[in-house]
Amino acid sequence: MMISTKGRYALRIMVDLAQHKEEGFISLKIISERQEISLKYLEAIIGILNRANFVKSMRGKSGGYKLQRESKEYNIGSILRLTEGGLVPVNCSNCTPEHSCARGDECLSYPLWENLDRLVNDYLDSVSLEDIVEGRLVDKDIVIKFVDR
Amino acid sequence: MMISTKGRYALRIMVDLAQHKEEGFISLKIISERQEISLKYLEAIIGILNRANFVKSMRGKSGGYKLQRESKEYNIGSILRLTEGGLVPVNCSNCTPEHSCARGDECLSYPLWENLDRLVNDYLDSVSLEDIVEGRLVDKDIVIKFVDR
DNA sequence: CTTATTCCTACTATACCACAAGGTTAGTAG
DNA sequence: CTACTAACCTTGTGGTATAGTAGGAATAAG
Repeated sequence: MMISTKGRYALRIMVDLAQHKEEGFISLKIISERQEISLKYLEAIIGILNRANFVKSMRGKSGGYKLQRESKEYNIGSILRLTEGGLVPVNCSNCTPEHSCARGDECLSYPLWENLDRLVNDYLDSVSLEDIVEGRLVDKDIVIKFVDR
Repeated sequence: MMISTKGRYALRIMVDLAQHKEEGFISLKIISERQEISLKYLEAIIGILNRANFVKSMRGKSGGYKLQRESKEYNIGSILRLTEGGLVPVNCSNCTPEHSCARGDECLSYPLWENLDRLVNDYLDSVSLEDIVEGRLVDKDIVIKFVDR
């Protein structure tokens, strides 16, 4: 279980774009040099971001990319779900909250995966691109609380 | 980013063993039939559990496996870390809390990965095998709280 | 001694990751 | 108008991980 470079690079692209949002369209070449990531790989990744309208593109000379919205309008969860294709899925297709599968044991652990999934997504959705750029994560501790239903 | 079958099957083995702990040593054949998982794959997975002394084994006829400790003594995090080989590592080797890497942008997102890692591990460590078997997860809601340092 | 089981090594097929290569299209500076 | 630049598209590739399979050797019970 880990987060691949795809998602991390996507985040770094977005952070870079957010940091230099005053400079208009920024070419991948610049980002690639600044972030020390292969240009060709970046092309593939920003393609995903672009098709989802997370970034705006401009072709031709002095073209490049810029953020479509304000950096506080992006939450990290959506960026990661887009590029990684979902977070922490346990991929137990025959096992849903409604239709529980034949094996009682598998379904015993189902709530665990569901909780984990919610936890990760909730956290990642609570952090905005702006939070990252402003470095707001460092001065807060994060605790889990359990509440009776 | 996802949890592979290895970790999930390992958990299902442990749950199965916990549910039938009164029955002495339980053979993989039985578990394989009950859980509908290939015997051969199960052998590989329980080998990991066995070498880490999570389970006790008995060879020969009427041999099998049983839990080494009480089910409340196991937390899910340790089972998953063992079989999955670590949870949510971002694998940025050049980027640690002490030695921060050359790229300021990468390190901007580092606190995010660190928080995520802590969050996942804290949650998984807070759940015991007994909690799963007893179905204690369903009647609790889980919330994230942010506390100023 | 037979049978049932763990235990060990090796093999395989598929998929995904992390790129690289090469060319095409579109927009802009001069 | 032309040259250049940069996005965009398709395809390929080496490596690693996943999810198993196969076959056999060691061991203990009956």
